[in-house]
Amino acid sequence: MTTAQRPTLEAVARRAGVSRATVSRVVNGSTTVAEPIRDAVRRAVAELGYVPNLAARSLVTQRTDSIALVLPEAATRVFSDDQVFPGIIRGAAQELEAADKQLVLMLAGSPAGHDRVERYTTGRHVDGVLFASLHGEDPLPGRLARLGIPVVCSGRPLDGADVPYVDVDHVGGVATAVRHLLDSGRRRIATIAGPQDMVAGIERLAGYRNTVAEAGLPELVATGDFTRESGATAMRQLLAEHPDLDAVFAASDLMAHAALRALREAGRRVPDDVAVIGFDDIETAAYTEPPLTTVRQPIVQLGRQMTRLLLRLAAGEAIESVVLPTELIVRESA
Amino acid sequence: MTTAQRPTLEAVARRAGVSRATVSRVVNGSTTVAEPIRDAVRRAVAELGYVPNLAARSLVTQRTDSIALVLPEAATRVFSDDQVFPGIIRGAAQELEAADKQLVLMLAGSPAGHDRVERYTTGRHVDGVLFASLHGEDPLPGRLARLGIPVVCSGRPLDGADVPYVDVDHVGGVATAVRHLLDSGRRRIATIAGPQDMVAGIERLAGYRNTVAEAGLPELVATGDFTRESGATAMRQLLAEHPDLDAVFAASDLMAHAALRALREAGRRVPDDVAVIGFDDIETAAYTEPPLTTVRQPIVQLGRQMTRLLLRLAAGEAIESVVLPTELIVRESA
DNA sequence: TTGTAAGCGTTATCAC
DNA sequence: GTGATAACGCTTACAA
Repeated sequence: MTTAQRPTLEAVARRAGVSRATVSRVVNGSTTVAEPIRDAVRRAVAELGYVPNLAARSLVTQRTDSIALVLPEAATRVFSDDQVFPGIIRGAAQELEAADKQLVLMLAGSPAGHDRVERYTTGRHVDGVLFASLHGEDPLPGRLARLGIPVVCSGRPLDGADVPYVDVDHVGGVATAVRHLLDSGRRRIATIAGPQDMVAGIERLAGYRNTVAEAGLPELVATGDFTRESGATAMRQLLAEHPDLDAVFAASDLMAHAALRALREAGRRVPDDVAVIGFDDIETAAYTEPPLTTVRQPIVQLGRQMTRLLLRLAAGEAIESVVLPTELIVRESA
Repeated sequence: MTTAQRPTLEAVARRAGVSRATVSRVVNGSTTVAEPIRDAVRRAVAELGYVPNLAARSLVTQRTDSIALVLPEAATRVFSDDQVFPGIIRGAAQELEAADKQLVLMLAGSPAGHDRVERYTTGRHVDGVLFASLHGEDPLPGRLARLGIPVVCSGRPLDGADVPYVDVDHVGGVATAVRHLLDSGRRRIATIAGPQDMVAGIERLAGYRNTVAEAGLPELVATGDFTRESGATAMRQLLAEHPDLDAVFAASDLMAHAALRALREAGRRVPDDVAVIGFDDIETAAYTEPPLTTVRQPIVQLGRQMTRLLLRLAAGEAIESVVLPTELIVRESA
């Protein structure tokens, strides 16, 4: 295993018969280099297989050309099959590829992980930080922002910090879903809410409350944590407390999926006896029994948009938070 | 937005009244520093909020303390809900957290992305590279390995390159599944194979072939690409060509899921008329109708094991490829 | 045990 | 247009 000495700027310069400075200019695309010299340098670069040392570059430019994506990794939930995090990762990766920057992934589940994220990001080892759906009132985004580190969150920060964010229109999406239920004559509409320490959970519940209140109907609420398991429990609870319910809006497709099964086990037919609507539009939604009507959120777009904002922020531009639209996908469950 | 000058070693040294070298020693945990001095330095570090500049450190140590995870991102497949890539990411992240190293994620879908990965990794911007399930005979892992860059693949490289890998026991897992079908009296056992340009696809088909041949039964094969869509198509094709089939082994849970629906649409009952077994044990498998019997592969473990090997390789140790066991999870579909 | 000093490979500011 | 040269912040012989 030969530790092939990597060629440096110096080596390229010697080979091309020019100075280091000139090679640097060519490599960085400066236009002030004479045609023939530029060609000579390019040839030398190719012949030697020169690749710039990013550490050296970072040291002087104070840029790292990489950004961090911080995921909460709430134990099992993250990377279950709800596709939210993979979607964000994918969107971010696409956008960064275009900008030729790197994606550093950090899971901040444990307190130790959280510290690690703080050290790493405050240490300016990245040009900016993306936070994916936080739990509770995490002070980190606000803290980083105050230190002048570019930060963008997915969803409005719960601690009220003035940090730019990208989110989807939870309230509007849920309102559309509940109205769809109302339009089809449902009058005992329940909800399986998401965790109330996350924006997505809070806002989807708010959307439900607004809409049933407007219609003069009662609130029938049970709370889960977006997982199937919690959805099953919540559905059974709702059935026990409100046996006459005729519709359920679940704040995630996973919970809706479990609700579908719980309803079947309880002898209710979907949608005849009870209509069900979910939120997310994960791939599985089209394959449940019956196929799930759901509110689609543009999750890859979310990742892309967050990244685009972050890059602009890092470039010194002023940016504004963005809310992306949702869309009701009608299948057979409602 | 004040560009808060970050404190350097120099600043800490001045504050603690020692030399830069001593601070460096303390920061890097050298034991040859006198107790009181160490304390003084630690205090200065804390007071100033000093965080080492990794670029500067890399420049001199020639290490980056980060490793790349390369994902193929075959269009839609990656980050669909098969949880394979998220699982690998998660395992890698866990293991790297323990080692206090960073995870750089690279999607290498397009040819441009592929080039980008090559430039970046050959440029020694990472201490090692993890490749997740390659398509076809990608020459990159072998090329990097020959350059002396630590590389570990998930699955044996198809181009025969001598690169260490971690894989799961596809053949054994499938054999167990098919024998389970045989034991329950099935005799017309079909398979929906995975893509034949991926190890997972190839080996799972081989496992099926071996086992039905041993039993003296005919091969009934249709091929998909691990997605639900392809699974549905394959299932319909199998039903058309072999209407008397009484069991199906699908090389992925997604394809098995689609097969379940296709069978129902064709009026076959599962498992009464046709038994179905999948591969993966994704979360959805427990929620299909009926719940899916499947071969579980330890996907997070795969990510962890790959990472552990890579770190040892980067540390100069000799390592051996590893094959992880699979397990048949019996539910109701077979 | 601690300090001095020489790089690590770039970019950027000057002169020329 | 091109070339010296001084940083950038750190680690690590080597000296003391």
